[in-house]
Amino acid sequence: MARAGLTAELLTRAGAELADEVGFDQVTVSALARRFDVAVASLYSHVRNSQDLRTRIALLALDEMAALAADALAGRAGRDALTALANVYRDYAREHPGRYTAARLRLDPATAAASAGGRHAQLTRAILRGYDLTEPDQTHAVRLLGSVIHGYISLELDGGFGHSAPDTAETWARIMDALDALLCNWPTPPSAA
Amino acid sequence: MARAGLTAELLTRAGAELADEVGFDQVTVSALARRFDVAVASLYSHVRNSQDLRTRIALLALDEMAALAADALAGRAGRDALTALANVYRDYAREHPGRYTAARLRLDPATAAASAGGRHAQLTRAILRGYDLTEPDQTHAVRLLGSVIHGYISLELDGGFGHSAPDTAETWARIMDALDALLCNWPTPPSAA
DNA sequence: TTAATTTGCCTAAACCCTTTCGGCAACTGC
DNA sequence: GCAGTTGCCGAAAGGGTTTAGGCAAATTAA
Repeated sequence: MARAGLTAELLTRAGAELADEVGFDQVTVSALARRFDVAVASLYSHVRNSQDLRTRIALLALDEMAALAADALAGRAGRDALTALANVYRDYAREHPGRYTAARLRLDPATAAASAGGRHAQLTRAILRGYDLTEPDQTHAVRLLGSVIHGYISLELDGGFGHSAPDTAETWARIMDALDALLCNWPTPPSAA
Repeated sequence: MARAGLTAELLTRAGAELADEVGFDQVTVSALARRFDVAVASLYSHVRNSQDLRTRIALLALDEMAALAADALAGRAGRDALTALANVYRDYAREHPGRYTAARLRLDPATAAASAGGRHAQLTRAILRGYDLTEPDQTHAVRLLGSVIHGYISLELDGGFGHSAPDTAETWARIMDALDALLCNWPTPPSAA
């Protein structure tokens, strides 16, 4: 019988597509085997196990997002850069909800260190160069930006905002305004209430 | 043979504990049956199915958090109320990671409407009374607060910040400062860049 | 070109989780 | 004590995971 020509990369890409179509948690070795019209056991020559498959998809998504983000940031600074980066994540989450969810998978330390995760932090830091923040605050700001952006996207992605007015596009724009204003005028440490 | 005295409520509470111990996605009808030393099929008289069980746990968590939040907000206003509310969520997530994850489960519209979800939005709105925000902006601010708080907690919960310096407690405090400052000086709609 | 080796895919089987069905035992009210 | 209801159980079917062992196709060598 003819061979199917499977490889880990091929399976990972197909897994990513499957994730976008049916949700990341529905990505299963069995479903993937069906998609290639191949026996389930065949996949285990290319992928260690189900977890390994999911991890590969996560790494793919992190990589893709990092590339898009780097691209979007080229030649931009300040508020412009901030919205560009945030939009990259938001657009990616909308076009590839399964991949986006995958990217949020918890990775073991070694894998995480080898992932594109660091690049994301680096890119966020790059944005802050356009604002006037020194070191301890810069890290706080990086974390804040990560929290807002990913928090917002998660809520929007699983319908947390409902279909209520005003629409989410408007809120998103206002949040960008708010973050920009905040970074321009970052409150100093001992903030009296 | 003696009966085990199962009820939907009992199973839900035990399921919540199980979630905190082994993770929400490891909460399974089988695991719960084992915990009660009972046959798996027995649970199906009290709970429609696995999804139903998970939903009940989510509703329990939402309820518990709403009660804690209402309590924490009593007699507080402004920055004080803001940090109190945020801390309720954060502390709850740390003490009950499984329940917290459950609370983020996507509910179908009817169930969501009957859940404590609305109370959470109401409580967040209550905080904004201490600041000077009128209606469209108030909703934007509610969404921003939800995004930051839940975004931050999610990242912290699954180790997104690593163990790097400065520590996360410090970042959390600074984020509270930042949000307070932001709400005190919310940028008006057409923000010139 | 054929022989030896490697590689890829398959069948089979064990294990776990889900869900339904039918039965029997234990409570409930009378 | 008896009927009726309720609660728990065994069995079975269906799907996902993973391993082991085997045969065939590709690859390399002779």
